[in-house]
Amino acid sequence: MSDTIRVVIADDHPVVRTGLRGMLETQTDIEVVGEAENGEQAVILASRLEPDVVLMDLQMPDLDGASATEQIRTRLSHTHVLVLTTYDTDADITRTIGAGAIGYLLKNAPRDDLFHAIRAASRGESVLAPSVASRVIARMRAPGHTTLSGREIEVLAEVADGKSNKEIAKALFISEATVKTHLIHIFSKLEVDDRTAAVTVALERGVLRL
Amino acid sequence: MSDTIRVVIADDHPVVRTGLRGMLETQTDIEVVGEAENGEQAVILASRLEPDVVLMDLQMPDLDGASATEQIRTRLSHTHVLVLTTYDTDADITRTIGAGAIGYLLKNAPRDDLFHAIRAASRGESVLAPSVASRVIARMRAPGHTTLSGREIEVLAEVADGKSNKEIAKALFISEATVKTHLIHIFSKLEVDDRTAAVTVALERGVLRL
DNA sequence: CTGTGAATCCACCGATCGGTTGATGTGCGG
DNA sequence: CCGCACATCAACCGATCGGTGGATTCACAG
Repeated sequence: MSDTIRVVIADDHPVVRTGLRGMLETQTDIEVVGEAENGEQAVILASRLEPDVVLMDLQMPDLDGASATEQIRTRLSHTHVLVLTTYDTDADITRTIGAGAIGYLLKNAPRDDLFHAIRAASRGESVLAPSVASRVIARMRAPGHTTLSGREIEVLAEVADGKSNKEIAKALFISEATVKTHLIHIFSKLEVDDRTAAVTVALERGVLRL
Repeated sequence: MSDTIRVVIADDHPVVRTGLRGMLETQTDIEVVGEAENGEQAVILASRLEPDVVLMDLQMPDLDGASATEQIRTRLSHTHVLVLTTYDTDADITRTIGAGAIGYLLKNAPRDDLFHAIRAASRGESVLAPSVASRVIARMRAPGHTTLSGREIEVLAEVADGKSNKEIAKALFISEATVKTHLIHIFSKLEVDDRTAAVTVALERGVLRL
């Protein structure tokens, strides 16, 4: 069964797909069996080809990498998803690990690291880039206090758009009082004391995206 | 003289370098003569090899793409720099064009666009990605109104830190009234009507940095 | 079953913010 | 020399925000 490791590449940049294919072709035990340029294609391809490993970018059109990872993991137990992206923000990491990714590598990783990671992923072993690993550990050390609830993130996103509490209330179909309650919780979790600082901190930590 | 177009690749991601090299090798009139993984190396390599075109990424360690572009342009009049990056923020575009880049492409560009751009760049012709071109035109159309004054940017940076007008006044050694005046100007220039939206818009446009 | 956390809501208050109007000085370019 | 943009300040007002102190529902885990 472990003849060659069958890999599907999912990345919206043609350059990156070509680069990965070129690198992986140098390895005799790794075979690229398909390429997807968005999350949707990745899910379809993975379902059809049932590869050992999917190399998944995160920022992609149509369906982002995290969602695609989730769908693949629920459909195919054999296929492992190895995230390969540019950024190591907290939000990206937690989302993708939560979605069932087995590893998280950065695109500036040396080629040998990439090969090792693919082989490990094919065996069901976890691989994290060093910077990612340290973030995960830091996350474990800190209690659950730094994580905003889903609703809180929604509220904060509206705040980032510059909306007033009243507008946010209207947009989210809740009362203005509730918006304020959420905001106070957000402030204390983010250790700030006004909405503007909350937005920048959330942006820094990758909780929000522009 | 126009035997083959000699190209140097400058990108910190091994994957991208491999991908570009793989793509360019399929073209008989283009030859990759060197690879740099940061801005410093790019400048040194370009000086030594005097290529026709440098494919330049922007976010790189040690020396960023814009600065490297500037140094190359001041040293070598023959070598044209073609920026190839992921983002099309206003700040990046203006910086690199100002630094002397002849073109600005995005990494998700189709391969043929890339080939055309390299050939055009080697002839000294400008090439802009469609999204970039429209931004440049929009920039031209709008008078000087989109540019914040130095003082206004300072104020906005304090706002982004979550400071109150009073704190900003103290930090910048001006009165609170002045802070408010600056803010009103900022709001109208950025076409928003509160401080939080001003921060996110400024971040989007690259006026501010995290 | 009970407790905890998330999400929802209400009322109140003081502080701050956003916007207006109007004014002064300075430096640069036509 | 005159105008314009920039930077500075003042006083004012209504709207909004931040914070407090509650309260209810619901789901989920212990």
